[in-house]
Amino acid sequence: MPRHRITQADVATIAGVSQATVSFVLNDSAPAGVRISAETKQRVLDAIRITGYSANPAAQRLAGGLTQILGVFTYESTFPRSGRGFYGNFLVGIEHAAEQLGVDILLFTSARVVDGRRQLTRDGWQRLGVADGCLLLGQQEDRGELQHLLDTNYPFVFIGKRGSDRGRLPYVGADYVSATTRQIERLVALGHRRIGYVGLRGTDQPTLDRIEGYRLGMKERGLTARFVELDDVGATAAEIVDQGFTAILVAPENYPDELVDEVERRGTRVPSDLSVLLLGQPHHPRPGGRAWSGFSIPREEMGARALHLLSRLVAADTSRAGTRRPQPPELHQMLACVDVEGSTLAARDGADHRTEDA
Amino acid sequence: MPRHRITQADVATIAGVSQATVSFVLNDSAPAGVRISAETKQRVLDAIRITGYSANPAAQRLAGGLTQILGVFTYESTFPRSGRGFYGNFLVGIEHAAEQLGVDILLFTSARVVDGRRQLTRDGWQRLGVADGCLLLGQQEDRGELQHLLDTNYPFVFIGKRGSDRGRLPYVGADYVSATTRQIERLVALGHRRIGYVGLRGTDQPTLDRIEGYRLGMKERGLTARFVELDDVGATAAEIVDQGFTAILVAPENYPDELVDEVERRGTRVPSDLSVLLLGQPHHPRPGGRAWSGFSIPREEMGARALHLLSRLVAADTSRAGTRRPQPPELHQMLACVDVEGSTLAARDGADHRTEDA
DNA sequence: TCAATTCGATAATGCGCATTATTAGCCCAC
DNA sequence: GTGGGCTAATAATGCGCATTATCGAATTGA
Repeated sequence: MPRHRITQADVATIAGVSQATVSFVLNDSAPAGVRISAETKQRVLDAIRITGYSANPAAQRLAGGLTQILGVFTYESTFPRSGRGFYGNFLVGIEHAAEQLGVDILLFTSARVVDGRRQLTRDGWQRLGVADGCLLLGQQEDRGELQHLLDTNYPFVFIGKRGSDRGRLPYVGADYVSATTRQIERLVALGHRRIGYVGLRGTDQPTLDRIEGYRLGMKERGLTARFVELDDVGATAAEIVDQGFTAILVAPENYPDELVDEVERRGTRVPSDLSVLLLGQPHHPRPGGRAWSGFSIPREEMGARALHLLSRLVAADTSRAGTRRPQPPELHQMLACVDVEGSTLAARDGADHRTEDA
Repeated sequence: MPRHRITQADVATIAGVSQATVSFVLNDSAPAGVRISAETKQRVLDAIRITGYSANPAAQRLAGGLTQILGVFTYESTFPRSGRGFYGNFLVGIEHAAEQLGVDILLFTSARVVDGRRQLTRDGWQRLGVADGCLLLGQQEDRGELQHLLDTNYPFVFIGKRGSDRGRLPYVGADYVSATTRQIERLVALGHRRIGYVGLRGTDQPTLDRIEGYRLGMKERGLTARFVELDDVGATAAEIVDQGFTAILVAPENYPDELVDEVERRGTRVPSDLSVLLLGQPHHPRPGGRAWSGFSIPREEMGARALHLLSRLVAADTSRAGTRRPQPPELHQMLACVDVEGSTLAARDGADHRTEDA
């Protein structure tokens, strides 16, 4: 019952000073005209040590300070889809950055999931407040919610490029376009000409960018872009074999393991007959599965950079009018993807494939 | 400058009522003797909708409520060691449980890392307060810190069995002992007799339990326990081959991939000549690496169960003396590990191995 | 010697909310 | 017509901290 957390007032009593004095000592601040003697300061510090006092963050926050907590909100619930693989790597980077910055990370897991996506509204809003700012990840953002964020001037940063609302939404993204183009360079350098793109067309930014990168890369080399877009893995595999590709680019969400299994069942060996480049890390890596060639998204770095950006936004946001505002941070950051060696890329064997038409 | 979050007072003004009334409507509570008419209630709700009001959690917490935030503190920094693999799976379970419970998760990433482990003291304490309770994971707990936790009656739960301080420390652990014993049953059933244990002896609970399980299992079958404990992978492999084991149990932190590579380089095939059972998931899984047989720790479930337990502790902790206390939760929970099929286990081929002496 | 200044601190206030105590009006019974 | 009970709300308080305004005593300066 008498569980009463020790407060500054308690410390003050023990040290024989006022609560305000304790606060001053703790914050090591001397608001114009306030002086604390070394001796008094020591007494307060002793009292703090003896009592094991620790500040109540809620009170700190309420009294106008920052919580040193940064939030992470994921639109898609982590579970139905890709287990942890997807957000996990971002989180690693985020945690790392958090450690550097000396802040805590609040995962907004409480927002109810509706139609497979978390709602930032209602309950969601209530919770955001504890954090000084928030990282947003996931594709399914909602216009209304975004508008509200902007209206309230709440600091936030997206992980993943945002096409809409140019310039207003801060984000840290991965450069899918040039990474995809680069894969074509790799293939061409190994003698490939007939290069297909396998994947469903979505309206999500990564997909759009991959396709743009593919188009661009093929065009630059004077090659013809060919898309394979089917639901069924078997049918897709058949189509790939039919088309006589010597190499394909595959989006990672398209079950590349199953796909290649099917292709190989049809007598086409990977990579000797067909090189397969994965446009990102596999979503559902199999235990003991393939080592994919292609590129990987620098998720950890993205997470880290995003948190740093957010931190700067928070700082900029709270800097008083009087103080010299720090240089406004760069709102949009694009990170390069890194090529992955893997074992699904080989030189074109040259002989028995359909000649390229371009 | 005038960024002024909307407060209950604002809402009250708009609705033409008092702040208290807004609070009552929001909490849907009618503290003995307080009545709100349906009409008034509606006006308040309208005002809330119009303004987009959301409560300030810091204020809520300060005013005596719970934040619905549960903390997660990891002693070892995630990075130097095993990347994310280690804590990640726990986190998945924790998140899942958090979703069910409708709480947010606070990762205490701010505590400075000293000698490779996070300090819960000083800064650490300051931060704990926002959360209603806290999950602790990692081996390197500090006695003093624990004592403080107990003293302050702050709700917490360990992930991982705790041997010390019997009975006082709530935890959710994995049953390494019987899982290890069970592996021996598996091996014996396949004709193995000469079964070695490979791994450094540590004083951490998992290691102690694995060794106990091994001893127990071998004893039950009347077999002789043999330990291989070397730093060098090559030397360890040589020793394994020398000893003529037909099967070994390997702790996952002992680089099983490298070990088996070395063993096979010496002409011993896995699993035909030597079965290898991993006592837990690999710490550093190789891309395209082996599918290990053995058992796996139900990390996700552990995380989930731990959070549920914590949640109950928090509830028990804050239930008023007047209200009927709920049944006190079971402070110690041991979860069974699940056997993994994998591809490193085979029946003993029977012929050319040293006969077992037992 | 007396005002002016500096030193060393305290009292008071407010952050936004939950909660307790209090009030104001009204209807009914005696 | 007056006290009791009911309805429908408001006023007031405190949570623990940061911050601002204020104050008393000691030390100067002339």
